[in-house]
Amino acid sequence: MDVARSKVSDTGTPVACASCQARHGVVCGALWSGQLRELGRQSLRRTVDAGSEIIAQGSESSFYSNIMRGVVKLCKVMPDGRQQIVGLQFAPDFVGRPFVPESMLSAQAATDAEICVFPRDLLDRMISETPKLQRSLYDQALKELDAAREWMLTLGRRTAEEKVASLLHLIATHAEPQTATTTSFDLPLSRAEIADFLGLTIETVSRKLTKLRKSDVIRIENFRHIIVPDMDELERMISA
Amino acid sequence: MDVARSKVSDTGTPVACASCQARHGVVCGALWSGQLRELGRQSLRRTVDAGSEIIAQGSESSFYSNIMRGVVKLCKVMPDGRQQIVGLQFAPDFVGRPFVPESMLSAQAATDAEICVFPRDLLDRMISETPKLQRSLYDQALKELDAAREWMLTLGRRTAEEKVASLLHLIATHAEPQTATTTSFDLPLSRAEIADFLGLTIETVSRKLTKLRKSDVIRIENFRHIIVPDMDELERMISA
DNA sequence: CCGAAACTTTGATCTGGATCAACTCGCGGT
DNA sequence: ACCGCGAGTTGATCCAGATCAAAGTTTCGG
Repeated sequence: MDVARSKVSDTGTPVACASCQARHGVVCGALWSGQLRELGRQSLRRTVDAGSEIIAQGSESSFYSNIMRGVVKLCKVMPDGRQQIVGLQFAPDFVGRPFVPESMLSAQAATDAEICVFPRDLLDRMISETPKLQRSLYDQALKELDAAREWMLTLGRRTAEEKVASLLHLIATHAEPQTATTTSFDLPLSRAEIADFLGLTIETVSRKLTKLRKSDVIRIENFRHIIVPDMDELERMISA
Repeated sequence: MDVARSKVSDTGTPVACASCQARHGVVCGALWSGQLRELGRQSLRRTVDAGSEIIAQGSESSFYSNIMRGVVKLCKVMPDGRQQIVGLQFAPDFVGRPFVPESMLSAQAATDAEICVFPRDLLDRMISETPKLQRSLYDQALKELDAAREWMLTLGRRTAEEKVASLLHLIATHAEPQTATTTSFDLPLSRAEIADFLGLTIETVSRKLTKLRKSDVIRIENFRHIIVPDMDELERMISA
């Protein structure tokens, strides 16, 4: 599904992005009401199914978005088909690469998601005119950079088992803890996607997940649901 | 060598950072003259030897810098000693993590370098007050993020040979081409550092470099100097 | 100029994770 | 209820890159 095209093909009135501010979306939260009204007029709330593409790698996208609900994966694909997920984004993150028209990576919904879509030229202009917005996006970029570098350590120097534990830790971090130590969550990624995030194969991911289950670090229900009885235990697996 | 301490121990007058602007340093290039004079008063030009640490991982650094000459490596170390270089920075890049006092990575001079050092509190204030400066740093952060994600693909999905070719390509990109296709440069990294950048061992780096030499993709003089007769050839090794 | 330490290369062997190959499970459609 | 299919697991084998070991090469202090 091409979100950019969908705006054109939609015949109804564009839906104002009124709830962005309430949800503290990275973009809307930084705007004053006049700008917000203008952005609302130009923007469109969309529900995207898991697996559908929001931005295609190598394409010129004229839209940015805010994630309102769900998980978006950022992915790079090589000509021969090898691929690497280079980031996961959660609500209320901003999705897009300001100031560069052609996207060097694809953004796809990992789960069903709701996003707020708006024109890139409008936002690029707003960034330059609104230091508060620029700061908000700068802050997100710095956080993404921290995360990317942490993940480079994982990709380059951790073992397969540590990689899988790192992924579980990353996702657990974005789910609220049930108790002080216990956390449970649904994996937003399939085994194949986990493999592409960790630089492993499906089989290795499956084996290491089984190993973590058998050593009681996690419980797995229905493939997708993970229960971590003791987050400290999981964290111990990651470093030394 | 601790740059932060060096300012305190220096007894002479701080050297104004007048040449930053001329060199289009990321920070100084975005300031108006009054701010530049203030920054010059508070800043210090320093020569750092290859291998010396500019910022230590886990420490609270009260300084940022601009690279004026040389190469700086950003490195993450695990408690058990495994380490990963997560970025290389060249003049006139800015070095530091705005808005977070404790550094989650170390910055070390990879080659002898000249840097312009200035207090973090002053610069954090200037960023908030100067949209042009914020924009300049935001642009650099976005570029670093692009580079980090490209490198994640390299770490996760490329073979050892492709990794070594990717490194040569990255460094060649920062040296001016001698002719349309030929490029030559000095490696700013030892074999051990290359290994830590690529998530490999020293031995594998050495073997793959030898292989590239024997297949005439590169020539190597004195371990450190690389000649790439045909950059297109090198690029072909990276993708498919 | 000499010698030691650090860095690099090369060779032999080992192993973690990839690859190839069944098999199982759960789910949606008829 | 049955079938068919995609997703996940498990087992057997293979291999790219790690590890262990031993030479070169370069640099630099004395």
